[in-house]
Amino acid sequence: MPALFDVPKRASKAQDIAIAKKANSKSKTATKTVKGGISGRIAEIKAMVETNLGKFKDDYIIIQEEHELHNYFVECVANNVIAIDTETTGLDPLQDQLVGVCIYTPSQPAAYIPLNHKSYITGAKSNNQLDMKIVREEFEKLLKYKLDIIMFNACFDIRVLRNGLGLKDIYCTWDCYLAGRLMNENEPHRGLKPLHQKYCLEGKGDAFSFDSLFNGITFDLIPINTGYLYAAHDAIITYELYEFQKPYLTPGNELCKEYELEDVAWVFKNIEMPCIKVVADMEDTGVDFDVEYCAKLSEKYGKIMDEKLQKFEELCSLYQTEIDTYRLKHIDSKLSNPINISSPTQIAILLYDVLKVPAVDKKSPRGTGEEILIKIADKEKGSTLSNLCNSILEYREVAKLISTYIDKMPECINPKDGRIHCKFNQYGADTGRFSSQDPNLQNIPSHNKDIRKMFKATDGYVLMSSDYSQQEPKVMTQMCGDPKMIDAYKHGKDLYAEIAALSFNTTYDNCLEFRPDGTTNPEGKARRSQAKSILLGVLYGRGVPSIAEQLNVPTKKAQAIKDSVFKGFPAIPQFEKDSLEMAYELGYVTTLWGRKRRLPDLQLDEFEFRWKDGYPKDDDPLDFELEFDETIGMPKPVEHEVPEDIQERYRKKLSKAYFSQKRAIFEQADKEGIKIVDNGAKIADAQRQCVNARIQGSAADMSKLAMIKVGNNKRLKELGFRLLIPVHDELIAECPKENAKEASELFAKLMSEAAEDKLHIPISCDVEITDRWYGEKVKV
DNA sequence: CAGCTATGCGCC
DNA sequence: AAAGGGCGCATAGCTG
Repeated sequence: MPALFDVPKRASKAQDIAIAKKANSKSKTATKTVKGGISGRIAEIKAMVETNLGKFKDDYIIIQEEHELHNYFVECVANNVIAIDTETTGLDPLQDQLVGVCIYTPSQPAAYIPLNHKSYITGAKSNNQLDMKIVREEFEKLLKYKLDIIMFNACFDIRVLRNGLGLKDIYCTWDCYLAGRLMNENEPHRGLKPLHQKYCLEGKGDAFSFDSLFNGITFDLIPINTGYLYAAHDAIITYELYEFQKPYLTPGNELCKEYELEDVAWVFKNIEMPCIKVVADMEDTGVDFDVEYCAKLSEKYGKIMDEKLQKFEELCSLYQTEIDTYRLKHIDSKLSNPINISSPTQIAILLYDVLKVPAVDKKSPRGTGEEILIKIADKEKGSTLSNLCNSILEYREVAKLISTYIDKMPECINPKDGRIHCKFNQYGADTGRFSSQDPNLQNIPSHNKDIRKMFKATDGYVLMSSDYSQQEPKVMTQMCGDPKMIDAYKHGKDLYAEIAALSFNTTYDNCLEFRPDGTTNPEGKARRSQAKSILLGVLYGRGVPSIAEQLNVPTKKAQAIKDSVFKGFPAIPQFEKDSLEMAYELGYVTTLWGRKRRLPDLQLDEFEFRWKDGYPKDDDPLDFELEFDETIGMPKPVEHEVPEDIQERYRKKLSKAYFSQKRAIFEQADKEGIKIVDNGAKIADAQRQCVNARIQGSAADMSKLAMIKVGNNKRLKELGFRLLIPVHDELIAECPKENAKEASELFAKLMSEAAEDKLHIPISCDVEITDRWYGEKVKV
C-alpha cells in the first residue's frame, strides 16, 4: 500500500520545515507599518481578492441581521454539522481582536459574520455588523444541539471564540490540522489552503497565495465587502478538507481499512481530539511570572557575562602579536576588532588560523561547538589556549541564559494578567510529541537552579509537578516484552543494574553505585552505566563508537559490552529487528496505541542512478516524441532511465567497495554521464528513527492520555487544580494551597493509571509541591 | 529591509 | 569512515 499522501521530493529537510512554517503562519508581521499608505495596500488587496475569489461573489454571503444568523443555524442543526473559522487581528487569542466568524454548512452558501471591522480612514467601527452579544447567544443556542463542529487548528479558534466572543463552551469534533498530521506526519504543507489545494483540488487550484497578501494590514481594516470573500472561503475549504479526510479516519470505512488507518482513527478520536480542550485551557491559563526576581537575575547574570567577556579579551590580548600579524596578512578577514566572541566564524579564525590549533574533529575541522572546545581545552590543561576555550564556553553559557531566557521572558508577559501564555503544538513533533513556542516553555534550564524559579504559582496556589520516572525505558520494556526486564520493574529494582547483573554475570548489588552500607562502589557504578548506555543507545539508535566514547572505553570493548547485553536480553535486539522489518515491509512503524510514523526513506534503494543531463550521453535530446501534460500546461519532461544492466554493474561494484573506494566509482560513473545518488545516510537516519519513533511516540501517547484524564477530572476541577505545562514525561500544574494534598494524590493516581490498558509495567508518579518551579518544597 | 542558512545550545 | 532520537530559538552572516 502506497503512502496515503504523496510527499514531493525536496532539497533538504530544513527547506521542508521552512516551507511548512511559512504555510502555517498567518502573517506574523500583521502590525508593522505599511509602506505606500494603507489605502493603496487595501486597493491592492481588494483587486487581488476580486480577481481570485470574485467568482464566488454570489456563492458566499455576509450575515448582518439576527434573523439571517438564526436561519443559517437552523440549517446547521438540520445538517447536524458546521465548519467554523475565525478572522482576527493577529495570532494571540488573548491580546488580538476577533474580527469576524466564518461558517459553512452543506446546502447553504458559506457565510461571513463581520463583528469588528473598522474604517481604515477614520478608525470608526463599520456599520452593519451584528452585536457580539447577539452572536454569542445564537451560538450558545446552537451548541446545545451538540452538532459536529469542524475546524482547522481548533485550539486557536476555540480560544479566540472563548476570549473574543465569550463563547465559553465552544468545542470541536474534527480538527483538520490534527487529522492531517495523523494521516501523514511527513506532509510538508501544514496550512489549510495548501492542504485543500493539494487534496481537494488535486493540486490544480489557482496557485494564488494569500501568504503575504495581508502583510502589514490587519483584517479589521479590510472592507467587509472584500473580506467576506476571503473569510467565507476558509470555512468552505475547511469543510471540504474534512469531507476528504473523514472516510480515512472513520473505523469501518473501506478507505480507512485499505490504508490501515483504523488504529490511527482510534488515536484521533481518543487521544488527539480530546487533547484540544486541555491544551486550550493550558494556553488560556498561562503561568504566573515573577518580574522582580527576573530583574534581579538579569542584573546578576549581566555582571557575570561582563566578567566572562573581559576574561576572554584579556586572554586574547596575550595573543596580540599573533592576532596583529594575522590581521596584517589578511586585510579583508572577517575577524572584527575586538573579536566578536559570539561569532563562530571569528572564533574559528582565532583558533584554527591565528593560533593554528590542529582540528580535533574530522567531521567539522573548523567547529567551535562545546564538545570541540572542551577537547581543545583538555589537551593541555592550564595553558592559555585551554583557558581561552573555557572562557568562550563560560561566556556562551551565561549569554544563552540571558538572551534566551532571563531577558526574553519579560517580553512574553501578557500585560492584562502578568502571566506567560505560550503556544503548545500538540502535534509539534512527527513522533506525536508536543512542542512549545513563543516562548518555548519546554526548554527552560533545569540544571541551573535560578532560572526556573522565575515561574511561580498564582498567589494562594502551589505548583505541582509530577513526572513519569523512566518513562521511555518502561515503554521499551513493554514493547520488547522481555520477562526479565518486566520483572525488574515489578520488583521495584533498578532496571539498569538488573540488566548489568544478568549481562555481566554478577550480582545485582555489584551493579549499584552504592553498597548497602552507603559507601560508593565505583565498579558497580561503571557496570550500571554501561548497561544504561547500551539500553539508551538502542533507544536513540546510537552507534557503538559513540557509546564507546561516552563510556570512555575502546570501541571493541563497547561492542563486547553490547554483545553481552544483547545475549542476556535477546528481546532487545529482537525488538530492533521487528521494528526494522515492520518499517521495511509496511513503510511505517506504530506506537503502542497505533499512531504511525512513516519512514519512506527506509524503502529507498541504497543507490539511485540518473543521467546527468536527463538523457544518455550520446543521445539527441530532441529525438523523442513530446507528450503534453495538461496539469502543468506544457510538454512532460521525459525521463530516461539508466539501463538496468548498467545499474546492476555499479551496484555490484559498490556493494564490495569500502568507503574510500566509493568516491572513485562515483567519479567513474560521472565520466559515463551517470549521476549516482547515495541514499546511505538517509537510510541510516530512518533506521535510527524507527526504534526511537516507536518508543518516543508511545511515551507521547501515554503522556497525552494522562493529560486528558487529569485535565477532565471533575474532582480536580472542583479543587481548583489546573494544568500549566506538559514537558514530555512531566506535567506541571497548580492548585489552591488548601486543596493541594488531595489534588496532588489524585493527580499522581490519574497519571499512573492513564496508560494501564496497554502498559503493564508498574508506573508511579511522585508529585512535588513547591511555591515556584524547582523552588522550595511546600508542606501541605 | 526581510528572509534564509549555519552554528550552537537549552530541554526531554 | 562514521556512528544520537525529538524539538525551538539565539546570533551571525549572506542574499535579493
